[in-house]
Amino acid sequence: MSYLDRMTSDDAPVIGRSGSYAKGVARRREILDRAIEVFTERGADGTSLRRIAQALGVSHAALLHYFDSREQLLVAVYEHAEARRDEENHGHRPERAVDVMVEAAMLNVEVPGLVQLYSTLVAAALEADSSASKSFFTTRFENVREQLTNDLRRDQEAGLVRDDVDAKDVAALIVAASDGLQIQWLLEPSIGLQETLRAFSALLAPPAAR
Amino acid sequence: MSYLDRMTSDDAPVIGRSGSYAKGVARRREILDRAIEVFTERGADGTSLRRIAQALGVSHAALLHYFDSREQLLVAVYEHAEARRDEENHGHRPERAVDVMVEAAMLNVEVPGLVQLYSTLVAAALEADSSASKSFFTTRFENVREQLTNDLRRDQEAGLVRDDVDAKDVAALIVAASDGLQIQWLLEPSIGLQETLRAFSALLAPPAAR
DNA sequence: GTCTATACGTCGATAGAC
DNA sequence: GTCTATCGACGTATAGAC
Repeated sequence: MSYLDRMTSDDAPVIGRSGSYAKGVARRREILDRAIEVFTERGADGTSLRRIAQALGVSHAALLHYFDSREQLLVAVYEHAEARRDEENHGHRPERAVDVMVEAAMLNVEVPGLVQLYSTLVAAALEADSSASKSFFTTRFENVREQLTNDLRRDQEAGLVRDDVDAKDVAALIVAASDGLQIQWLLEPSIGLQETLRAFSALLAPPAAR
Repeated sequence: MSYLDRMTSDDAPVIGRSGSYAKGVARRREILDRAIEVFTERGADGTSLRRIAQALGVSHAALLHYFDSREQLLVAVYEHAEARRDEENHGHRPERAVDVMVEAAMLNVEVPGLVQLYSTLVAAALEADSSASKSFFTTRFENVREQLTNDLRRDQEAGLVRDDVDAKDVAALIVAASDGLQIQWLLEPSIGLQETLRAFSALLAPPAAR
């Protein structure tokens, strides 16, 4: 079950009733596809409900039938774009967990507007106590850190990563460094995203490998 | 000359004319002081020109005599809050450059709303080609990285930091890790900001110290 | 220089008709 | 499911009082 199948409680179509469920899912996907295009072209500020609706040929109120709010729509757009990024790159996985993040960052930065959307949503997540973005990023960070921690522990046991640092701390650092560097790179591409991330990777090499 | 003395070209008071310059600066400071309070209480979304103006007892249009736009005002608020943070902490400087950033992050996170304001402005900086935030963060990142690079080179020569990594890369990584971790910590304080940043610090220790 | 008053266009969100 | 109509609030701009 993908995120596309998630509907809000009050407008979720009944499954099995003349295909209305699949239709709702398809409509959601159409909206998200157009929305990411609008976002890429005009940025976060230019991506109002009215503009997305215009691109679809409907009124802006129609969009709120599929998403509770603009913010929730933007979160869905991010998930959608991220999933597409991964589909297009069903390639090889690097040996070490660190390098998985390095490659993900490189891919991220190639999708126009994706980092910008990410930053916009992170800022929104730090807003009021309850927002659509807040729960999304809280669980997202949690999941990514946990996955990464496990992979790092495995790498440490295999002697691929130095074991004198806590895997949990390193996991949080990798996520932070990756996120932060993508922003710095967008503002100043001359810093060299790949080289810098590889430097981080080098810091994690076990003493024997040096 | 501090950032408070910077005025936009068309409304800059003439220096030496019956103290109007100092008055303008004082008024700016009043506005910024109230604005940071509003921001702390209500967040970025709740910090409209009208609300700041209300807190000052003036109309919202009055604020635009001191700042060209809301975004420029918010940038000034961030600079102001950051300067205050540094004033209150004219304390000791750690031996290594890395640990300067560790302490700065700890202080940042203690000022309510500061990280949120930072995130908001970063998101704005990634927006259109020309925004008040964009030039601010571009030069800010540049300056911080340059200062940090020099300090790191010094530490490397002194044998305090391992010298098998490029100081330039490490500088960008430190900024990225610090920024990224502050966000993760705000969403999940249990990750332990200080411990995690110290883990990064440990990765930079020279082989001899291990 | 400082500020008020006012207006313009846009926004997210909601209510109710079809 | 989608529409229109409408609401309150927003950033910005301008004209003019003092």
